[in-house]
Amino acid sequence: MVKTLRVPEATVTRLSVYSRYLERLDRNGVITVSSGEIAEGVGVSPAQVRKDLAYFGEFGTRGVGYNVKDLMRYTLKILGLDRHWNLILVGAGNLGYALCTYKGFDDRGFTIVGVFDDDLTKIGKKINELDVMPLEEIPRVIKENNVRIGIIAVPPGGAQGIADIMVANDIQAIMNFSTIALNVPDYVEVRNVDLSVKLEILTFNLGFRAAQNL
Amino acid sequence: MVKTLRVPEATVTRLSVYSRYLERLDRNGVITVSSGEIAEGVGVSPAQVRKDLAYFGEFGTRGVGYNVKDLMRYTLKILGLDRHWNLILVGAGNLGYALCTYKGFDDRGFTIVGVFDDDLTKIGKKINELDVMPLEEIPRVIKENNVRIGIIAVPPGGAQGIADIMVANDIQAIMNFSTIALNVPDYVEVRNVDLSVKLEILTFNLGFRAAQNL
DNA sequence: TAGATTGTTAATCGATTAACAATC
DNA sequence: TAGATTGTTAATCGATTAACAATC
Repeated sequence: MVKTLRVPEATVTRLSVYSRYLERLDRNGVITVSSGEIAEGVGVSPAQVRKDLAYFGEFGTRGVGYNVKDLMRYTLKILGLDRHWNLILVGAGNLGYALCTYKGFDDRGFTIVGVFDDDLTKIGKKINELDVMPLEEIPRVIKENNVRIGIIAVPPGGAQGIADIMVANDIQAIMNFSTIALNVPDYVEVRNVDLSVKLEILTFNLGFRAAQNL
Repeated sequence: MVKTLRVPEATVTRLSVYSRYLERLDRNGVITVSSGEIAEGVGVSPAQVRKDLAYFGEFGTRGVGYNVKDLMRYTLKILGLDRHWNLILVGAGNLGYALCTYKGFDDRGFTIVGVFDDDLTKIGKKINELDVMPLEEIPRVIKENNVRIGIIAVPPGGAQGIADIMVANDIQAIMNFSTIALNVPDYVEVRNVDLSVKLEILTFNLGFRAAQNL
């Protein structure tokens, strides 16, 4: 029986950050790194780093630290980034365009293989080497490219309908940039990226600080 | 003495989501809503909704629920959204362009009043009605528009330098789209928006599920 | 060996959930 | 009044931090 340890989502998030930091160290030719140095570099505590890694195994050497290249590979593997992922994107507005051309996705092995929109004025336009396609093409593109992850970057009103299409075509994970909560079956993973929310945490904090200065 | 209750960041995040849901209810003419209905609408538990609101006061009526318009206004006020916020944005790439034209900011009272880039080929270009300006203009624009929040949407290499300029010009909060950890004084609030991280939570989960199906 | 740093356990801290008295 | 729903307390759950034995 596999020991079924639940990994906190915060740990996964930090793992992603660690892995990117390790890539940077590796590019700079660094061979060995300690939990303290990683912690310093990404802004968490050393104990946190060790605890996070401990969910997945023992990757370091006591008294020495971690081999940068090895730990980089391990963390990438844990995140599922030892392979390529094809994505589809629905919504060819400015945000969709930015996502299509976002270098950060490429760097991590994500490739957007289809862009879709229901706006006739957008269909046929080119983004990178991709033609914006009508929604009817979604099933074909998903099948042909073995796509499991979809990105929704449409206005709130259209988001649920797009989610429904994705679910009907076996998409298993959705990154949702729209500001409404999607209704999908339990087996479909959804993560919302609400660009305003983070700004509003900032304004909340600025307001609270102002209140304290009264 | 003010009771100094620490509000969890998760609560602030949900408050932002509640407020947007309440705006939607209000637009639809809904007068009263219960914690259970809000919970249903945004995907949390009713107790969570009540607990979150309890940090800030008593907004409901027992046996009845909450007045939609009132609660909407309260939540917006708590978030600091009962006023207008001017922002500057550094980085006029595709992501910067998308952020400049992002309707979601506008809807919540955020206005980008200056866009900056150090790339000479971008300076002078127009985004909406804004000219992309050189970095030297940052101090002037911040002062003239009473800007307290900056957005960084530049490649990793340039991000720290931009943060330094922002800090030197009294920016108090930074929304960071670059993938490196910024070094800023404690009094400056930073929130990172890493677009890849959320995708990697998805691939992590897909991988784990696959492992369990073995 | 002495010094350094991991991996892990126990203690602490904080957030969520459940339950229910208050009250409309 | 009876039914509904809040506000709040207590119980639970989970994540972070501290400490240290193991060990290179």
